[in-house]
Amino acid sequence: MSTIVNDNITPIRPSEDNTLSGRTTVALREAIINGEIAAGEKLSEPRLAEQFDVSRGPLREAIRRLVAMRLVTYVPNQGASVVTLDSQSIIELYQVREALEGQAAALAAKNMSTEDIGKLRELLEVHRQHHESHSGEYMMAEGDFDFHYQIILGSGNQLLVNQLCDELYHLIRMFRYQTSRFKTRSNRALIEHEQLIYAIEQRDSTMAEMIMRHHISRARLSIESYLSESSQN
Amino acid sequence: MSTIVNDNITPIRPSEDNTLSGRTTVALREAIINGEIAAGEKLSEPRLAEQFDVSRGPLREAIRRLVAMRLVTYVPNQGASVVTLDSQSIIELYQVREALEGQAAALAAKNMSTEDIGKLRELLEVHRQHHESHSGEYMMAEGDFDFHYQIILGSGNQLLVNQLCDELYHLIRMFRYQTSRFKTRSNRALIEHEQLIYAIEQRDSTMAEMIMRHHISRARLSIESYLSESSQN
DNA sequence: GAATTTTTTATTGTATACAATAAAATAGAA
DNA sequence: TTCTATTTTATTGTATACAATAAAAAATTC
Repeated sequence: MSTIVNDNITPIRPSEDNTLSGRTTVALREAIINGEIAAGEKLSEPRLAEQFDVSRGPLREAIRRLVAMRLVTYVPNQGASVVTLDSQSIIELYQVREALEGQAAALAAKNMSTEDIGKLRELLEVHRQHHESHSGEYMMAEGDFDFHYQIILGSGNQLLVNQLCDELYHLIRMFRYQTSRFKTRSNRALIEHEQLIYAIEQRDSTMAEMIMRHHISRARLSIESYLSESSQN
Repeated sequence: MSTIVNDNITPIRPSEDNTLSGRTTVALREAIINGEIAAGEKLSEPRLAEQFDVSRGPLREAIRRLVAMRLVTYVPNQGASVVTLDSQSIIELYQVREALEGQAAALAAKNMSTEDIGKLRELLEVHRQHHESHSGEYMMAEGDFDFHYQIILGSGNQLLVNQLCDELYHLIRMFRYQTSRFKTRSNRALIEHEQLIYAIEQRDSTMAEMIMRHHISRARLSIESYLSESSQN
């Protein structure tokens, strides 16, 4: 009954199209994110076309879509390469996240249905229980992911959703994959998520934005200090 | 001498590549922005290919790039159409601008060289004089544009620059073109720009962000009220 | 006559072939 | 030997041709 009205909050994610080009995009994207194709590696069209068993047309299209997602850089007449996430670009990514997800949290506080806020709280409880029983850390990276994802969807701003969920989040996934050794300070993340839900429940958009920005800002700072310690890169 | 060091502030914008595909992208983009191809219109590949005197390959590629810029929507097996900027999507656009340009202003306060801040002030003076002598309004839209552009570049965050200058700003241009009748409340814009420069000169990133967000937020609100008055759309 | 099905047409998706550019390798000169 | 210049090779850019899907038109059924 009310599930129809609810559709604007958890919209059907535009399920990747079923064309060869679309499927190749997903395959190539995942290969890049999980490191099968290494950072910085050149994307040779003939080689990849054979590897994915498609002609160069769909493959080129896939590459161009990944360029739009910033997973791939491209120079005319020279071709495409997998991005190299140096410390500078990671910091930049988190600065943009802070701005966009802060805005998302503010809008979520205004626009999220009470029903969806309830679901968000359930999600948090699942994460909390998992943390207690499994002594933390493991699933938390993905858990953090889900949580942020739902809030972004809850903003009701489709442009924001596209920018974050369809584009930048793949970059974040790639970074996470490369640095899976990262401790996800899950205790504190849970507390901050709790605070965030409370602010949203109170419909306090200013507070929600502050908490979210603080949450992401702290993550950025911990990454910065980590990257400067292991002062490679 | 010091001009070389300065390059990170006003980076050479990635001059559009000189391939057929790149030139077609620019041509198609401008045709869409200035309304030669109307909002909502279907982009027929065979027709446009003939019109721009290229084969379908480069044209398809141009379309895909414009999809990434959000000037064009695309449904698999059905083709591409020019976006229709309804009031909802314009509001969403300004909400995203507020977040991103707010962050840009904060970063500019931290990172902009004193030299570039000086140039920014010169730019403001040109606008002010133009406003006084020509009794306002005319060049201000473009002036506002330049000003924001320089601040975004001054942030030193390349991701932010790409997102705003290479993508969203074309959407804004399109919207401006469609509603050129808009009064650009130039008096107040000048004052707010003045405040913004002052905050940046003081290296007060918090204040710079607040002013920028307020500046854009006001623009959004004035657009919202305008759009609800002429309650078409 | 309206609605549904079938057929036709056109458009998008994909593959192949050729042209233009850049990278690599070789040959030559200092 | 090292640097430069030339040739070769390979890759990217573009055009054309065919296949698959969707839209439009025509025919059939109720």
